[in-house]
Amino acid sequence: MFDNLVRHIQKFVALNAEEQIILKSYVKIESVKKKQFLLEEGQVCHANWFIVKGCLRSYTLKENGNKQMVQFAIENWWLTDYFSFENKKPSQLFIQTVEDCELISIDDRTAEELFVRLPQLERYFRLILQKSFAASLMRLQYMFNLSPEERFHHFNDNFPAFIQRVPQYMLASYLGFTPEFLSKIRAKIADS
Amino acid sequence: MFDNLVRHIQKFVALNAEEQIILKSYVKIESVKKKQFLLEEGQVCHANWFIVKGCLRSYTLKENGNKQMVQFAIENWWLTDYFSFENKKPSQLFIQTVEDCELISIDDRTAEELFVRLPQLERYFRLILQKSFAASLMRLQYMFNLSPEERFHHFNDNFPAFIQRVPQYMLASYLGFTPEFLSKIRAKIADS
DNA sequence: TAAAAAACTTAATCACGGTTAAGAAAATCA
DNA sequence: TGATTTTCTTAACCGTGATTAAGTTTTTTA
Repeated sequence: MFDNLVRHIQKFVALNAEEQIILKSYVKIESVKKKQFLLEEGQVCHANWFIVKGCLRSYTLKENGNKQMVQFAIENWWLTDYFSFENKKPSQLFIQTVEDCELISIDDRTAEELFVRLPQLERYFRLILQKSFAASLMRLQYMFNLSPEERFHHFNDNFPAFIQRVPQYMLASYLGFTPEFLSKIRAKIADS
Repeated sequence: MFDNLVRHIQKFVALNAEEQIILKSYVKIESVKKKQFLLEEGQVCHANWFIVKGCLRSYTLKENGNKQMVQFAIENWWLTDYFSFENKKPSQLFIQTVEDCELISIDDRTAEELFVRLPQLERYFRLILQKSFAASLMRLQYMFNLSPEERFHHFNDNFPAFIQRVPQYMLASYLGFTPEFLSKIRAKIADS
């Protein structure tokens, strides 16, 4: 399990056997059942989770009580609330397992020490964050430049694996429209 | 000029006199007049720009020929196309000065060497990117959870400095609606 | 300082996608 | 396997904000 994380890190920076042992002493490995909460609104987020197996989502509660999907994360992705994590402020987010998960997490209260001991992790997370930021801006572009229907088709074409794994209503929210509208799109596809 | 960058970096990591000299040998300092392009669609983005003075914007061209604002950047912000930067792929973006600018840039073809010589910059950019990513997700939340009118008021309340500096039509695009609709909002405010 | 370009405003029309509500299908649990 | 919850579908109605087009104001340039 831990090896998955090591392999992922090694795609970006070197990490020898000794360093792997150091890393291991700083992380927490856990199995979490489907629909469990890792973080709830109002709590300060102290962890950054790496997904070895499974699927996480983060969402906010809107004024009308609906859930607005913020992010999905699957194998080999990190998920946290960086805003809460960084400022030690209560989070606006819920982070929840969508499937049974195998997770590895780093606690921000020991992360600094870990970064001092394994400075190459600064680089690793810099590169991870660079990708995350680019992806987030790309998603904003889709929001701006594509219609809801086009966004669905785009997502469908580019991330078919997701379509199988997450309920349609979560996907609709993630793409910025209602489940009812998604049904409309799907009915249109079935017609043709 | 260069000192502004040093001061900004020192908010996050240490940088002694000797290291400052190393850094200086890797950056390019330039003055750029208003409305000049730093990057145009189709070019590979090789620089990351730090704004000492002035304002930059990045935008994409939509199918209908309209410009979709992606980001604004003012003093002490970095701007680049990380996607193009990282993958050495042609950019979808235009990056343009909105005002006369004083800029400092790092070229990605020498950046690796710089990071080796000043590893604390890995940390600096990690922290910058963490903030950028958090801000980008926050902006997505505003897109999802607020109406166009609410987005305008929110922006108005939280970033009044921007309102003075950028043309309304750029702001409208940044917030995801038309200049015509922004006029409608402003007329409504004037009424009350 | 006049001419041209850029930026902003107004108003009529209209389409996309939200809301509401009820029901059907699928998955989960006892 | 039946009961319950979760997820998805259908359809009628409606409102927000886009589109279009013309005109006005402000800024820039020669």
